[in-house]
Amino acid sequence: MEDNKRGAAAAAEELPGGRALPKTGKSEQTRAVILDTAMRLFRERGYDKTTMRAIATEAGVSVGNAYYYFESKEFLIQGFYDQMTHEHARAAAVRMEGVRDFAERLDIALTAWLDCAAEYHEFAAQFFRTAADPDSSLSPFSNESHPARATAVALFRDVLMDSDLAPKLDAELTELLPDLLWLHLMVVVLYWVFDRTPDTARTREFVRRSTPLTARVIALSRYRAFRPLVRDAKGLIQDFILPTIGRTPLPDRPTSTPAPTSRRRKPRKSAT
Amino acid sequence: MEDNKRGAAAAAEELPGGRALPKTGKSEQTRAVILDTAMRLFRERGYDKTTMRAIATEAGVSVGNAYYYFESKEFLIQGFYDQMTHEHARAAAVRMEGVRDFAERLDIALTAWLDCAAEYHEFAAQFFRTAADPDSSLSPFSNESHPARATAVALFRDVLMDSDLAPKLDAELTELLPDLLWLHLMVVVLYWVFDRTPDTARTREFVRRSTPLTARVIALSRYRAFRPLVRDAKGLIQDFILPTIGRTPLPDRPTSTPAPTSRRRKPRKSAT
DNA sequence: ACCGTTCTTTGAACGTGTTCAAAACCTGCG
DNA sequence: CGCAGGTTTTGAACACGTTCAAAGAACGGT
Repeated sequence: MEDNKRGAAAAAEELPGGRALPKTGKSEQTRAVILDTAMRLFRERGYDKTTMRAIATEAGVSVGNAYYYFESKEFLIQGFYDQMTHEHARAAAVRMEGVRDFAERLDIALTAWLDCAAEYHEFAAQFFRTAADPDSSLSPFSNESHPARATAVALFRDVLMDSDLAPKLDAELTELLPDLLWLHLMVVVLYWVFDRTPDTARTREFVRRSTPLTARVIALSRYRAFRPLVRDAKGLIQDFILPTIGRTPLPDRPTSTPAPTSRRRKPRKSAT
Repeated sequence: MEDNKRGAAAAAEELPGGRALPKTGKSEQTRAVILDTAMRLFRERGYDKTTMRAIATEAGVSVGNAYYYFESKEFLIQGFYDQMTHEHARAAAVRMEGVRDFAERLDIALTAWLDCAAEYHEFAAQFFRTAADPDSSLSPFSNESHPARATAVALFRDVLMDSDLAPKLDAELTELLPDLLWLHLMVVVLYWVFDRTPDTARTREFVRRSTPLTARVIALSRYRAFRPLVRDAKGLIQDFILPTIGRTPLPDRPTSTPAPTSRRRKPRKSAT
């Protein structure tokens, strides 16, 4: 990491959002103007067609000023993502009210995301592209302190906990599932990004069909016959998936299954 | 699609690789020199640090000439990907010889990929970033005519068909699995891209632990109790996953399960 | 009121990917 | 050879993201 792509240009250490919290409330307004202008232009013209010069001009500031508040053009996306995540959490909570069926709650939560993100479809493709870059601090996978993800995971915890399924599951699974459901959302997002049908109808249908299946798999996991399978799957997820996305679940349990299916040495050929 | 990002600049229609096949063998040599130089520089300095001017200079041509053969810098990646895919298929086939156990064959195939890609780890992150862009014709997901994917899927067909698991599965599943195993590879690639451990040891361990699980799930799918679950999962994959990556599996069967779990209308709120 | 310090703003300048009109080269034909 | 048609090559020019030294504003202490 000796030659960082962006080496903390300003004194920005607080948020990955671009800069530290300013003291005066004045500059926060400038920041907001720039962000709002950028979002509008992204919506209107798309990400690539919107130049930093255009954003600055439309916002009534200089281009350098935009870079004072946002480390790069990509960091403007972060602003969008944070904003949308909160909007999604609110919308989903409202729509789920009263619904107990787990599959239906999950469906509502995912569909709510599609609705929130709808008008940014074109532009969000660019966002996803950025998310796939491990060097970018915007990536929801690699950046552990991504605040938006915590919000999203909390939403899925609610999806589960207020459903009829929650009391039937053991504690461990309850601990794991919110993150897994968030991964489910990531899969849906991936599908959505590539979806070109009007109103992303295909993705909506995909959600409608996949959620009952997810619910069924989770419900099945309680049965005796799957214990070994479920146990191994849980281990895999705990040891390899969750740490990657910045979680250390079940801290009271010291790395179970030390040598999983040991001995099974393969002839590791030496290149060429 | 009225304002294409890159509108077929030259008379390039043949390959997505950048240009049509030239008549003389001479220019093909120039093309090869440019590609090889680019790959070398990518390896040495990484993608971002390698400028088109540097590639051109090192290759002994002008920068415009590089653009005559490759529509953009990203298209140079395509060359890398095609090359590596074939290398992987060859290496995996050799290593699998004689091995019958499915989990082990899968492990070998995936690990072979990690070995082939090892020296491009840094640079391939950039490739993955490109792959996540639905507008890019390099994306293995959206671009249906991606020749490299056919090669990769064929490899996984071999992984399955020459294993002890193949005769125990029904025809439908046999049809689906190669593509699904390719998706498994895509997941591993995603994991690998974000993996920063030396020699990507973590990804290797992830493969070692996940392949037996995959094998177990597939084996389980034969049992009576899962029939409905497996049937729905198959339907979902056939209708929503495979078409997206450019496949039309089981063409003899006319869209089974027309209305899956019908009626379950949710109060679809009208925006705001 | 004056100064020092920090926060904010500016816009010219730089490096990079990409484009394009023109030149150079080639090849077959009279 | 001379010339017409194509293919290949050139490098200056352009647009954009980003940087930076310097200027301006705000504010606290004396």
